Amino acid sequence: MGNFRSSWQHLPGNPCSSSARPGSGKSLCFQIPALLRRGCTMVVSPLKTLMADQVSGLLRKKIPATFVNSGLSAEEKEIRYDMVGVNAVKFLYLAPERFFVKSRRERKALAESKPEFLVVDEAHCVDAWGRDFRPEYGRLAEVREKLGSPPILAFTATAGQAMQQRILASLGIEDAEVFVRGVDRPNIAMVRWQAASSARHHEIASLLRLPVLAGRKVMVFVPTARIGQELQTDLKNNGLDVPFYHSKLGSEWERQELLKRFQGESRPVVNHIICTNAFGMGLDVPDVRLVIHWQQPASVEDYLQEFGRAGRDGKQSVAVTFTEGGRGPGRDVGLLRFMAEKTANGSGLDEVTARAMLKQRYSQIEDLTNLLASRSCFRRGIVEYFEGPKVKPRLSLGMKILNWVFSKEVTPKRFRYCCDACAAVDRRLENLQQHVASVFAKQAGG
DNA sequence: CGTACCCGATGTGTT
Repeated sequence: MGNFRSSWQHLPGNPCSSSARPGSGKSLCFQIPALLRRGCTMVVSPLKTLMADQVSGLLRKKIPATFVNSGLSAEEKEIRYDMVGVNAVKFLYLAPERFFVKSRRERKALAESKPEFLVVDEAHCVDAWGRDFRPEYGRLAEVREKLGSPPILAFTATAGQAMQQRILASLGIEDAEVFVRGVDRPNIAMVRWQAASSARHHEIASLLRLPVLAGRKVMVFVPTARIGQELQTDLKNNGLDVPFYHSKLGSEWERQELLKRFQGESRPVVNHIICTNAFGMGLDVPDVRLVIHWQQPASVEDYLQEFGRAGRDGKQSVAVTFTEGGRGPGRDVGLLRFMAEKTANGSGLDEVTARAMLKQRYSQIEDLTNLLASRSCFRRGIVEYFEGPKVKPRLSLGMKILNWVFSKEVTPKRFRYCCDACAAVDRRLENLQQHVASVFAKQAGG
């Protein structure tokens, strides 16, 4: 930390990496150094929609930026590469697959561009997708070398300690500086609730009917399209019309439209939504008051990202996650393992690698299962997963400066409710709906 | 049983 500056200014071959929570200004961390250089900075981005958003954000600030992806004609791509070639663009956004397209012309344009920095945005994708699902995400070390080994800057809001190390290894930068800032979201009340899957439909319907949530935004994460559809049908039979967002819903345009309706940018506005993990990266809706998980997702990282959609405005919010009670892996975990197996088997990896991959996925699933089953403070468990055990660190000068800089932001107030363990919920006295309502009521009462 | 990108052709050689 002490040589934050030197890691990217004086030793350009020595990269650094960072982790941050919403609104902590991680894009400034690469935009500022990039703007101080003459050349172009390449940004690896996982989604076309994300590229478009980021580029239009930069253009609004009068910063020349562009992207190249499959949505463009060959002519348009060429124009954009030419602009990069004459240093008319400061930021070029690309998917990792772009570096491996078959067109020699394009690969040549990329290889000759010699960027000042290679930025990896949403760097958890390197590990989460880089081996079995989108293998090019695991080949960025190669890409960096082809680009003339520029310094790498990698950013994510969600990578636990083990994942941080795997990202660095994949990028070939084990010696990089790692900056980790807080992941705690004190305004989100964390509630685990044991319920058989047959009971979850009703629990969710009752939550959506809570008067305190009327006209407020709620997201319900489900693991599969099938479970989402069943839930949607069931809610409909209960008089609740809740749209369901997943990757196979309608056309690209229809999905975007539903997203805009949830963001309040399109009418009629949608307040409650069912979704798979497709709903999301880069989604920034400030006023989601409740995030419900039908069941645990496949990792603590996924979980942080998903429940973290709640309360980005800093106001009191709640995350409810349904768990299965029994000892040993139940149906929820069985489903996640099955999907992990499917991906590993279909990945084309050799058997030994695929097996190792699968083992690691199992343990990621288990890490979250254990956190959800623990009787001690749930919030602390999550925070420690990302930041390590809580010991007061001796702050280096660099960290002191960073803290000073970021202390000017509005830090969300710590509300009264921490988690179900700290609140010592007594299920004989309270049901889930009363419990959730009480979180908002306490907050209103001060 | 989930998640996304890509949708790629264009010589440079021999006895």
